[in-house]
Amino acid sequence: MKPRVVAVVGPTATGKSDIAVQLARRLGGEVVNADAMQLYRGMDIGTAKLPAAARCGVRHHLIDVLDVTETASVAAYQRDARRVVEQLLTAGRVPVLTGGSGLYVRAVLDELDFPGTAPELRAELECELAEQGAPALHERLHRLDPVAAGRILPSNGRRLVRALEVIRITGRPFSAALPQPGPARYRAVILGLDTDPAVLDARVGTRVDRMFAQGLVAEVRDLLPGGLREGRTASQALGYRQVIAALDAGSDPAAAAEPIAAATRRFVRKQRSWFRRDPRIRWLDCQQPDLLERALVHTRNG
RNA sequence: AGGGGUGUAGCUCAACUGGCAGAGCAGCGGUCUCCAAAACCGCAGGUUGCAGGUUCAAGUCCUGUCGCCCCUG
Repeated sequence: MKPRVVAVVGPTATGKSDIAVQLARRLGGEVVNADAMQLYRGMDIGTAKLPAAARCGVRHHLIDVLDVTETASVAAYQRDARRVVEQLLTAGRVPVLTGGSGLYVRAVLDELDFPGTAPELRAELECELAEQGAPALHERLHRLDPVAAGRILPSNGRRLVRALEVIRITGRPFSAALPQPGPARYRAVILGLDTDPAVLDARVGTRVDRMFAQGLVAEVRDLLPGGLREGRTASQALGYRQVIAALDAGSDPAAAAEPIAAATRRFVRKQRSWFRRDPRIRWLDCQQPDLLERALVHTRNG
């Protein structure tokens, strides 16, 4: 039986994008991006988007859909991604959900409902955070919702703001916690790519060098007039953040390569710790020569 | 060779006139319901170059020694 949805997850630089294209070709599918930063138009080199030629004619969805000035939203992504997935399923195509943003993948495949947002209210709370500090917000949260306060550390301003925002707009406690991974939506088969950490670290290094060779600095310069620096999400992207900092400091942006590689290695570890606790993932070593065949076996048994 | 400086965690550096060797970064681990390539938390890490001496007590003072840096010949 044909799998409903195939997901490809795992740390960066494991070759998810390539294998996703191959899987889509073999299964008659299309790629649905699950990478928060590849949503942005113009951020190509630094986010390692697959160039058109490497996509082998496979259609890619949810890439290049945001302007760098727009703040990313998991809720909006969830809505869009599910719509695309369902359209593909209706058309008899296999959606290949691919990306390294763990929360985004779960937003599509798990039963997560994100309470709405109120920008003015949030801005107000952020002001209070800046003025009063996180512990003050934590005290307030503790009065309104002791359960949520117990789950959020007094130092985590960002999550405190969100909790207070949700309580205010829903009038209900924000005791939401990530659910234990249950059966995946769309009966998805989730494949995880990873390999020996030392090998991946080395790969990260060469990948960063390649980004500079391909013109990462020029890409950043081109995006600045369009508001990259002001983009709340986009300006924080690995590579972009460091190049912007170097340009602003008047130092040689090429010197940012090492900090970028270090930050990327750290990111790889964070991605591992996120994905490793999801028991649904079937892990594959991305260095194996018959990777595609192994992946296909899982999609058939799924 | 002489003069000056310096040596402390993997790296960069703290430690007032001697008084329990610390921090940032890197490392390892964890949390995660709308900025997630984000935000936050925990842990580990040391014979203070080496050998002596003074002292109740030495990273700190003294002697010697080794390495590195600067200046002068």
